[in-house]
Amino acid sequence: MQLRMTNQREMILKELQKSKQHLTADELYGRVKKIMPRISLATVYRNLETLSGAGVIAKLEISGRQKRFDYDTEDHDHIYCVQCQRVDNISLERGLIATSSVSLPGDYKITGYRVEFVGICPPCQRKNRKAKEKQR
Amino acid sequence: MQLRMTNQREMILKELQKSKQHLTADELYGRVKKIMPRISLATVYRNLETLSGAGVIAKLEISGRQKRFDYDTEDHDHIYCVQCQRVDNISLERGLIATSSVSLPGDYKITGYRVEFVGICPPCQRKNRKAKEKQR
DNA sequence: GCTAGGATTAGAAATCATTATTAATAAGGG
DNA sequence: CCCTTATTAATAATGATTTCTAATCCTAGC
Repeated sequence: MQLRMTNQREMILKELQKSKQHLTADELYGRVKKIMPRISLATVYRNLETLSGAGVIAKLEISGRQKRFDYDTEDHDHIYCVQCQRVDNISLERGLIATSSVSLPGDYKITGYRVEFVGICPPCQRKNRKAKEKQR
Repeated sequence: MQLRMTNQREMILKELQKSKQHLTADELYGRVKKIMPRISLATVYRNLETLSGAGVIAKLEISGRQKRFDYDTEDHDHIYCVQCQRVDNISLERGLIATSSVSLPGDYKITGYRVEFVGICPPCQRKNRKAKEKQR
């Protein structure tokens, strides 16, 4: 990996890793801006693109409007909360889905697959319970 | 399902079903416009939203790309071509992924999952072979 | 049939996420 | 140091989708 580490690039990467979350570009922009107030959102986008291109981080193509970025590039899947959009990692036995168990149309050349669970995260469940209690 | 069927709504639904494909809003707009030239793209979006809300069709969400709409609401998964973005159905044994085989963080309340294969569709493969031949 | 009132529409403008442009700045390498 | 190239901030542009608004269409109730 011959990737020049500029100050901005390094800060973006560090903040993403530090967060241990799956942040969107503008969430990350918000965090980095606290330290480098003059950084531009376009710089964040550009560097997330560069970093994911180099395989240092992963770009998640998951339901929802915005892309999220993952500091963990190991092979794993995700679950996301339909209510607050937060994304968490799940570990699913790799190889669970064998190509043999799938009927494909035509002769697609498969390059990968992605499993995405959908649900309601614990914080949102608590929020909902509280809201329900208040209702009565 | 108490869903008023306006002319536009009916035409949008019919064209989607007729296509037997997974169309984007503006692809569908293009088709419907041939029959109703004065229809608005906003109407297409609004009605696709209404129809998928009522469960008549399904909205396919993949981050960062245009949403596509599926005339088939049966439980099934998809494969999409990284090259031309086309989406096809796949049938994957339901129940293949048991919740038991998944480690979840915290106590997510799971409402569903989605499996998405990625690959290169037959037409794109042919295109690539031809391009390669020309190269020599 | 006629009409009030809500739903739906076309068309345009607004919004949101992302990417491209541009001119200025920084950073290596000789 | 100077030259070349990469990178940046700021801004404009883009593409997909949503919202707004005034006009039109339905549908009951009379």
